[in-house]
Amino acid sequence: MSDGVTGLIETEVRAEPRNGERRRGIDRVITLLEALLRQRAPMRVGDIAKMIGAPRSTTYEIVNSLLEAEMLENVGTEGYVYFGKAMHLFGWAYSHHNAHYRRIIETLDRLGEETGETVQLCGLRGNKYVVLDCRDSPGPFRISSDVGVEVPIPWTASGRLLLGHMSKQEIQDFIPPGDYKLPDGRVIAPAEFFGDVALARQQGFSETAALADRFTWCMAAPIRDGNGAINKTLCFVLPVDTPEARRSELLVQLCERARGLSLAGS
Amino acid sequence: MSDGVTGLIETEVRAEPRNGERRRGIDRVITLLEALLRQRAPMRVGDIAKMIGAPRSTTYEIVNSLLEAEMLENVGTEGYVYFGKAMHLFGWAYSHHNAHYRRIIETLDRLGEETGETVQLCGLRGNKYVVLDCRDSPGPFRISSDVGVEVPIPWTASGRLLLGHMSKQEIQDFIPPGDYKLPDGRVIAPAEFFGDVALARQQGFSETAALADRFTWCMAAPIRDGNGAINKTLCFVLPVDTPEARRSELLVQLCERARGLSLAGS
DNA sequence: CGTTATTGTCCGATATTCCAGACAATAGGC
DNA sequence: GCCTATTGTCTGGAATATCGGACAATAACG
Repeated sequence: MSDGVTGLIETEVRAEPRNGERRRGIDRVITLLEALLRQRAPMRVGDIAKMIGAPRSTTYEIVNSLLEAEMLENVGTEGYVYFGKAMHLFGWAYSHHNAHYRRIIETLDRLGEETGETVQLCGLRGNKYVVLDCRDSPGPFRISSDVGVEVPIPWTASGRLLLGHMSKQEIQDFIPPGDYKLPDGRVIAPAEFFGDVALARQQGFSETAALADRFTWCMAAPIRDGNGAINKTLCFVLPVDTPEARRSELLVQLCERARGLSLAGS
Repeated sequence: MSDGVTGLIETEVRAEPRNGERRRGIDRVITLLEALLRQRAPMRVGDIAKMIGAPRSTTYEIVNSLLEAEMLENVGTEGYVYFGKAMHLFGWAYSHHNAHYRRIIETLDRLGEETGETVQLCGLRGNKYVVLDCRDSPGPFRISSDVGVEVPIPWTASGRLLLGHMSKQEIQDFIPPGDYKLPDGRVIAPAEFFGDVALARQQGFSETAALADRFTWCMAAPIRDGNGAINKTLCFVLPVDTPEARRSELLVQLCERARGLSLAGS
């Protein structure tokens, strides 16, 4: 489990734990599933209850319902639960319901095979960046962050592209202030970041070197939807010492493929 | 979309629509997601309400909550919703949380590539058979049923293996009587089916020719978990006129790979 | 342009869900 | 063996989520 970007797990989830407040079952379910996604490992009911700030009795009730629906599954010797088969099926349905997504996955496969590099499909989830799918390089060099883990947008090359439609003001309102702080303590000046976003928009691609961690060179190219908006990107994660010649070759390929997947202007 | 096995979509979902009864939000959510999976296409809120037998106002409320959590997503011009990004992430987490599943997927990939045939990973979901993942043959011959669609167990080769741990009586209680009726109207005698199950258990594989539809020859091999139980199968879907020599060659490969993936007795 | 169906939103009331807390049963820790 | 922490289950009561139905706004039809 790549500990670089992934490592930081906060214990609190997001909710305002205003005491004495009663919450809907649906909201509990949503919070629970998101907590499980963050944890990225089977959890015990008691710990889930603590993590989402719900009464134990309620948590048991909900977990049992979800177990019955196979949205959760018992795993390991005893007491641990994690996502279940139904989730797999729902997720599969999501990613195959349109021909476009299927084409993207095929391209991801091919790109990974042909280049032997780590390739990712990225997008936004709320005001965070997430990896939607990836093909890891077969070599010993394996640095991709896990699918589904939320990462601050300014840490990533793709993030600079995905904000291309926003004004400086909108970006300012959108990004939580703390997200400009990198894992090693450095802080990206917002003004610089706005410049990066503008540059990415102008160039039609974005690169970052040794940003979120010291070892990677990332390059991202936009996939545009029918309206020309960018809501997904294709992205290489390379060793930072990859020679320039190789990098520019890969960049060209990446941009070509991403353009081929875009729906507008074709 | 392969219409053979998939085509039959009932409108009712499963619930007993005892009138005047009030239902929990959680249960509504579960029913809703299952309905969407059955439909296998974006739906409008009104139709969802009808399909799951919920009041419109309630359905709107729930759908909006799920939209906000990105468990559902607006799709198309207006009013249609389908599974959302969060589902994809949950499902991805499910299928990658253990090394065993990852190994299975790799084998599926390799088997599909090497043979060029349609390969499936199958399992049970309640008392139905479902395809969990598949690699479609690249040729014009593409007959696999869709991932996640529930199919009566007696229609399938894998089903015969997956019931291997049950007694005749247990099987009888487990399979809904209507499930012995094939799509073309023929009916499988339960006694014959019990025999098939026993044979599959004894042989360690199962084959069906032109059963669920006239064009396919299916062969399935068991993947055993740590206790020796069969809860997944690997399975080829071949054109029914595949020569015997080729078939037996594939069968050997399939059984080898499946045994390699089994956790017990290795 | 009426007539009929739909869609999305809002409201008040009541049937119910969610919560707090108690309970027995294990499982350590020392 | 005593003390503490945990797990899974149950219960009664009160806060509230679900429901039926009304509403305006479109849309579909002839």
